[in-house]
Amino acid sequence: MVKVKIINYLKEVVKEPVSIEVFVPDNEKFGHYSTNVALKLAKLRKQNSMTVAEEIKSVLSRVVVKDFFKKIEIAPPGFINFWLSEKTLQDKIKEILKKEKKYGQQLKAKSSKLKAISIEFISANPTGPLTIGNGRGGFLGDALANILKFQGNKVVKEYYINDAKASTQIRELGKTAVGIGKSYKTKDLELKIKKLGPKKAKNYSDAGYLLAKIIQEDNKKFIENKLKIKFDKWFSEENLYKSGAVEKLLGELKKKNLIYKKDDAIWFKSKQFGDNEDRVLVRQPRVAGQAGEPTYFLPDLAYHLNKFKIRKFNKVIDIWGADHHGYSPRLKAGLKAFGIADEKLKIIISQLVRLIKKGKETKMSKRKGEYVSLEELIDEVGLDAARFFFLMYSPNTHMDFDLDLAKEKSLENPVYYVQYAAVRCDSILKKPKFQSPNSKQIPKPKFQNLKLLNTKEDLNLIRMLVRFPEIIEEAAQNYSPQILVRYSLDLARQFHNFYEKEHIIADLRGLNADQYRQSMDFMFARLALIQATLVIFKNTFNLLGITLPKKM
RNA sequence: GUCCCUGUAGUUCAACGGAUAGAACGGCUCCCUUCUAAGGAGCAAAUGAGGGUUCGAUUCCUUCCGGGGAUACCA
Repeated sequence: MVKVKIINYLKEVVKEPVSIEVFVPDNEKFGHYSTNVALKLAKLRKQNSMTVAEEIKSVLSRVVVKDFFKKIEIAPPGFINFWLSEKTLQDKIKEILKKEKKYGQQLKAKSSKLKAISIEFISANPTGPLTIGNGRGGFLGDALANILKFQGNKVVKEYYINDAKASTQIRELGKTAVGIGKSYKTKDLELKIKKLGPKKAKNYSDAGYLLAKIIQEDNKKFIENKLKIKFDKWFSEENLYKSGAVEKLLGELKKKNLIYKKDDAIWFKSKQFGDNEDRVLVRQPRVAGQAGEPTYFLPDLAYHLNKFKIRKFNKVIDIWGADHHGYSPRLKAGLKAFGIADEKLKIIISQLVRLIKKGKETKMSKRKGEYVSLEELIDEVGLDAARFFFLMYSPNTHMDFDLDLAKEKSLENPVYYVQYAAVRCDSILKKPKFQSPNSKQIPKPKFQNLKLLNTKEDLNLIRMLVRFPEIIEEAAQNYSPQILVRYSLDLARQFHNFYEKEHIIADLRGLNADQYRQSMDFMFARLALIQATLVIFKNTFNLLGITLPKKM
């Protein structure tokens, strides 16, 4: 990685304990890469920052491999700016084409145990179809899992099915199933109830459980076939009861003296572990004399303990909708009671999506059945567009999804812009002219010609390609797939720009032998560049989970 | 009340504390004898308000004014 290389060079020069940051400046006149380390050092040493920068620069030139940089400049108030040499850039094409799918991948040392990460997302209630909010979290989780895997982590994607018979929502669903529920029934739900048939369930909870199973099966099919998201693990809440994990947890908490009884309910002393108040684990019995039912919290804590203690994940990521954020101190308190550090659980909150229809907000209401389901959305705008659109924005964004716009302007969607760039690469490479007479294959690039790639457009495009591994790392570290999406747009722009100005196919007619050879060499060099660009597009698309169309 | 997000061009969104705040859509000009114009070049257009920290603040702290969400023995 170019950036890492620069950082390492700086580390040889700067011995003080300052964090060395290298970044790509917005403006090209400040270099291909830049560092502010002199500014930080100046503060530490209480010296003039320009003097420090000057000093670092002069020592650096002794450390750096010859021809790695084209030039190094210092700029007020003390930035050090780097320009990569043409050779450094050209050589990268070779690396990209050699590594192909593996370019940008972090290969962890085999000996070191792989970091196992659990990432849980969607986990929609099995009481109805998936919402648009589920989609946002779903795409986010899926892309993030891909990125973390690419970074050399072992990743398990999982889905928690909230199907506990003991839960209120399942009992309510059961009431609906037998026709006494007061909740609104969509046509879809009516059909499912019919499918359930006249099977005599013992009670509402059982009826609800059976109906939830049917709904869940449909949701699963939808997720796998339409969202194209493959989970590694489907984890049932009800199983935590059946296996005795819930009961066992209650026993352990009792042993630790962390629960008490109040108002006939059982409470967890979560306040001891940083929560605002203590929380109920087992409700007051609905019928006097009977046992109370656990709240969602108890099995969920058992579930997370299962991830940490039984399956021994080093890191657990949960993706939740914003409406659940208040729940996190409670869960973290519960984990802390078992000695699990805060930073082991990363909760990503994705903000709610506002649906705009005809300029007005459409409230998503399950009860009234007024909401637009994720399925409808995908049917209207397509999977690639939907994925790209959701992934484009930071999870913190309270995004507005304009349905009319998404529908009408689907061709204006940025995903097409990016896909079009990749398709252009692909179609150039498939031009018959490039195929050697007796082969359908794209000719192997000739690396010795790469030095011919020296126009401004060539080099700008290569510079963008070279950033790919850096972008992946940044996206992984910040759990932010949107960084990769933004990059894909930048890359596409750079490519379209290149395409407009530079020709790849040479006109070979009427050339003498020398000219012919020159043109061919040049063409092969450009061909290699296009191949490398396509490699980066493909890698990006794979991580984001969008397709590369054959043609557009 | 308390807690979590959030306030940036007309609109939807970017910007590890960095240099001249970026895109896209919309608006206005140009560019198809050239590998797909689903493209390219250009113009106009923005940090809610006030303090503070810093060489440097959209970013951090603070007050105020907006918007969304949470404050359940729902999940």
